[in-house]
Amino acid sequence: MTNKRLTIQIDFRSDLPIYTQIVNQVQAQVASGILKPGDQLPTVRALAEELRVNFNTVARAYRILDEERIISTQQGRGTYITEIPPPKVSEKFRREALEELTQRYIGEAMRLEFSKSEIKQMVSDQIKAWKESDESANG
Amino acid sequence: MTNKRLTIQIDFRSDLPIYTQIVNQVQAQVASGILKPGDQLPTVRALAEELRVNFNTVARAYRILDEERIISTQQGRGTYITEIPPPKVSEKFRREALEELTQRYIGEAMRLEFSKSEIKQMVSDQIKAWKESDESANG
DNA sequence: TGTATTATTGTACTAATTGTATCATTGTGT
DNA sequence: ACACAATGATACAATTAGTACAATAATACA
Repeated sequence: MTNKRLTIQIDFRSDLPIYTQIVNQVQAQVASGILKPGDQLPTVRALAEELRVNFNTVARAYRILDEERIISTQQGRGTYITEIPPPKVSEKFRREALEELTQRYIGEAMRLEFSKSEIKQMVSDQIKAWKESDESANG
Repeated sequence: MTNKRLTIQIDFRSDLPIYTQIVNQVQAQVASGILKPGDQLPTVRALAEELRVNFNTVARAYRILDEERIISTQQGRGTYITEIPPPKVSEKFRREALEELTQRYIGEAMRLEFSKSEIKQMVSDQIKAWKESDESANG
């Protein structure tokens, strides 16, 4: 369990800077329990290579997360999820993460000139058709 | 596909201001599909040098296109064509775009361990709360 | 066991690239 | 001369990349 694969998806066209996207997604995964206390995150260089960004960009994200006490970075050792997640990482925050994700989705759908009812219908349909068997990536 | 060469022809004797000519030609190339969503435009300085104009003139054109939601500019990163498809694209293509967008959204939400009902509820709530104030940005 | 060496990891500082904001200059029409 | 719009010049801010460094761990070797 030392090294679980951190799944981060970067949208290089997003309005959000890359380092913000990393922060948000780590926050969300900690909040939702995907990342648990003690889990080691990839090294700044490893994650940077995977995301094809400069390792300083990852380091910046890690520094922000460190300041928020969500992770603990130690020079020469690595980066870990803190043992006592701050109250910020809570159900409230978990909900905020989904809100942000949802707003981004709706915004993009709206720009595609879909109506509200069309969007809701599509979400409903796609959720119904969603295959949970894809969750085999869980460890 | 990072940098396709943007062909803009400026007529310095035209009645139209340079920035208007840039706006018009980008609009036309987006409408005709020459420029596609996600394409990165030249930097304000690069295009300015190519056209032998001041980069603020290009920046002005980009700002207008940004306000029209045709492009998205991000300080420190660059300028991209937004995900608005040209109106002439078929309904089928439009629907496929929404499907893909929706699946990606649901996938991310599921990865954060939100339940199907939570997701549907959130979409419903956020759509209800969605601000139409975007429409007031028309000028 | 102890110590030197090397590798790995995060940090700090700086540079480069990008768009933004503000004001000055130029040109045109009245 | 004046008013206004278009363009240019300059300084700024945000993001990302480059380079060198420091702390820790792992290894080699006496």
